[in-house]
Order: sequence, then C-alpha cells, then structure tokens
Amino acid sequence: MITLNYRDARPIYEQVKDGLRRLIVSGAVADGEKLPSVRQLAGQLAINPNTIQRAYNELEAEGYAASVPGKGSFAVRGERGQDDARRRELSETLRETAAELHAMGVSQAEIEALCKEGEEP
Amino acid sequence: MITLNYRDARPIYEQVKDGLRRLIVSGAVADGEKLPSVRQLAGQLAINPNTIQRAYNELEAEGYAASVPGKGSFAVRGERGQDDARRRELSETLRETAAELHAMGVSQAEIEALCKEGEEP
DNA sequence: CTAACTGTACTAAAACAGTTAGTACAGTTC
DNA sequence: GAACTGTACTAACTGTTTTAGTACAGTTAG
Repeated sequence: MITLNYRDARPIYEQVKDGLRRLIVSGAVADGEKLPSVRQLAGQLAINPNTIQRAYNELEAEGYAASVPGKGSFAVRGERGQDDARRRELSETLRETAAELHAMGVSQAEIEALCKEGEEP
Repeated sequence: MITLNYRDARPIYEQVKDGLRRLIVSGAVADGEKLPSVRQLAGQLAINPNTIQRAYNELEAEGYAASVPGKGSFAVRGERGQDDARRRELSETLRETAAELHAMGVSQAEIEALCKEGEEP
C-alpha cells in the first residue's frame, strides 16, 4: 500500500501523508473508504504509531481524510477545491520544473507528453 | 543575487545550491564566469562559510560548477547532458505533479499554459 | 457488560540533520 | 610577503523527527 524510503531526506510522516494522499486523489482508495488504523498501519510499516497519527492529522487538516474517535479514519474525495493551498503549491512546482527542463534543452513537446501521462481516460 | 527564506523548510545550503543552479542554467551567469568566493558569499548572506562550501561541493558534483583551489569557483554550462540524474528527477517530478493536478480537475490546457511560462524566447 | 478495537493526548528521551564557530593548510595572485 | 582562494577537520549548539510509554474516552461485537 505504502512504501517508505529511509534514504529519503523527507521525514517519514510526510512520506506516509503523500502516499495516502496519492491513493485517495487517484481513486485507489474510494471516497469514504476506511483507512487502516493508526496502530495497524504503524505495525505494518514497522514504525511508531505517533508518526502515523501525525500524518493523519495533517491529512485531515488538508481535507483528504476525516478521523472519528472510536470509529477510525476515512478517505475524503471532495470533488475539488478541498485544498486550494495544495493546488497553488503544485502549480508553482510545475512551472519551475518545466522552466528548468526548458533551460536544459528539453522541448515543449516532450514536456507536454510527460504531463499527459496522468490524464484521465 | 540570491535570497534566502528562513521560513522555508528546505535547508539553507539547498536554497543556495538551487539559486546558483538557476542562475547558471538560465544563463544569468555565463559559462566559465567566476562565482563569488565561499567567504564572500557567506558574508553577503550572513551565514557560515561552511554552508556555502557544502552548496558548492554538491553543485560541482552535479556538474554545474568547477572549483579550483587558490583560484575560485566557476560556472559550468555544459550545453546539455551534464547531469542526466537531474533531468530524470525533474521529469519524474513533472509527471507526478501534473498527474495530481489532473486528478484535482485541472485541465490539460491549464497545465500546458503553466509549462509554457518558462519557455525560451 | 466485557473485551478489543478506535482516535487522541501528553511527557520524556533518543536520534539525526543542519548550522555555526574556530582553526588550519596549500595554492594563487599581485 | 600579504591577501586572497578552496579545502579539511573537529566540536558544539539547535531544532526537528522519531521512538517509547502511558493514559483516557468513544465504538463495536461477543
């Protein structure tokens, strides 16, 4: 479900957060579907439950999950607009990345091809 | 020349590295042009020389600069292909970013518009 | 009701990366 | 020789990440 990379400079809770968001945003985890419990996912990844809790907290703050005490945590796929900050961040990243590829001599056609790979069918 | 953002989570040496690479790759600093010395740039940014040295070291490892003991550090603008790893990394980032924007409902046209902003004149 | 699960909260310590400080050495330039 | 340059190294401080351990309240199935 999620893989951790300990050589990565990014902290584990962020890797977990990004991994889950990817699953939710891509539809791999359906809207409202139950996510693994804090302790269960911690056991599976062999890390501390606190780390998972932190990932879930931030994911909830961003609008991609909802946690209910006693019940569990659930995926939220809110049509759109659930997190404008994230969209702005992604747009900025996309622009900068494309600009540097351009400077490297990569053609606009190649860049657009990369962008199309994730298009919806 | 370079601005630091202390609120940024990214370490200073990375901000320096990315800033310099951007200057080199964009042509703002010509090929072979002398970069500021370790101590000089450190003084200008009000940080420790060791931090600059680290940025220069990594920049040299990536092929964007060359340091000569006793003389200084110089920009390297190697036509292309000087750093395949960086290009692969950028391609991967671009694809993932575009995919998530797609999943958020952003159109292909909007994405391509962002990518074109950095195009060469 | 009991037992086993759920999320949440909190403190304390350990581990790590980033950064600074200081010093030192060898090569270059004038 | 003096003033630069890059490089190397150790030591210490700092903040974040992560772990460990414990605790409490709500939910659910038996």
